[in-house]
Amino acid sequence: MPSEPKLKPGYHHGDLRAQLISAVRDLVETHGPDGFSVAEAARRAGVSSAAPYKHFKDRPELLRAVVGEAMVRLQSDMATAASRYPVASLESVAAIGQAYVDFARAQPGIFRLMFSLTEGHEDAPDLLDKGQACFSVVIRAAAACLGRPIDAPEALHCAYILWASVHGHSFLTIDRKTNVLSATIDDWQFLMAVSRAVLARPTL
Amino acid sequence: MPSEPKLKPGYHHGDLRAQLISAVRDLVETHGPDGFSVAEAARRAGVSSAAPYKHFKDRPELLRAVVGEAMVRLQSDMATAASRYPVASLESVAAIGQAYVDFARAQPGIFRLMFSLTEGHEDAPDLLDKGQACFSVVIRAAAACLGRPIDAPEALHCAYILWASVHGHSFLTIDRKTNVLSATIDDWQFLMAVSRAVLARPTL
DNA sequence: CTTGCTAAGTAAGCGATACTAACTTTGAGT
DNA sequence: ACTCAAAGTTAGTATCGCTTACTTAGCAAG
Repeated sequence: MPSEPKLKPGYHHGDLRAQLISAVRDLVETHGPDGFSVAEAARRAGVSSAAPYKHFKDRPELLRAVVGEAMVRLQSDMATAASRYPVASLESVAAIGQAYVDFARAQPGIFRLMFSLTEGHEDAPDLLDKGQACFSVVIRAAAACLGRPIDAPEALHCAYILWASVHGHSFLTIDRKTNVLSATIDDWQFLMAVSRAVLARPTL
Repeated sequence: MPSEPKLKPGYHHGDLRAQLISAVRDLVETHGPDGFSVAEAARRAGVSSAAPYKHFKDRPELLRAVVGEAMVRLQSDMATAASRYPVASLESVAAIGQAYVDFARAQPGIFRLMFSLTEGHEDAPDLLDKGQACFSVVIRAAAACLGRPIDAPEALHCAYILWASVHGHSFLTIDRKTNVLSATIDDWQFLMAVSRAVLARPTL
């Protein structure tokens, strides 16, 4: 356990908000996206079941905080993955996709949460921003590959197709739908195939 | 309301199981995938809150029944969509995808449920079968396009890429992630592009 | 140092939920 | 006509989300 602050074990331990988020993260991963409760998170943080409501208006707001934090991590993962390959290379695009799939596989609970939140919490503006930030990583890489400016509609369109494909693959993977197939799907092969199909000039 | 049986309004109305499933379907669509309760479903069916447990072991089992029924509908939708185009045509493949997207858009709640059930209810064998049945519609169409037998690994692989792309697009659509993009994505254009990329022999 | 204010905790309680247990009604088969 | 099981019922438990009212702790001003 890397540096759990836990400064003050007294009445105010000053760290509750962060500890709640971390507790929820654990619970979501171990008991599924709906397998957590505010009460259980509070229990794990060692506080009463009413304490969380001093930091979060309600259950959804706590969830949103967890998701927001996860989106930042995802964006960071994707960006660093891309940076390991030359700009404008198909590999850099595939690497972004690989980071996406890896994230989903490593943290399927939170990954699911990120995309089941949309209904109800219609537009939490900070979440929209963080989502945009993630997508813009893809747009940048795609535009570079195409040799177009990042605001070219063509780049946007290609980036969307890439995103949809990788997103679908990620979900099917964590849903174990790939087990249905006798043949396993190799991530990198899939990602390079899609990147090529979408971004490469026709064979040449 | 098309032919609600409601044969017997007495103690045993003999239709409860079906009515519960239908009630849950409504609730899931109107209040989101988690916005339903066994109690509310029972209330809508006009029975006590304990009655459902005579037909379903627990909440998850009720959910599984709803999802199973939905999967049958989805498979049927896809098959009839494909049948409207010549066998081995790209259009028939795109039409299957269109049916998939339409289903997701028309019933996003149940669509989400279908793919959030996997964790916990690990392997409900009938659900696996129904899922397989859906996927085999895609495999058949893809194999026909490729001119290969339906058990060719190549057909399976192509079908998977198609599925992943369409699945991803469907989810991003109902998540309103497409609103983030200024440019709207046209389903059919997307579907034909993907089908061509995956199935068409290089250019000609 | 004391005084007070506020952020952050507690305990207690409400209404709703998932589910169980024990009882009752109904209808179908012999 | 009798039996018995299927399919309802009521009543009850434990948990959860959330609110209310109270308490504690730390900080800032006089």
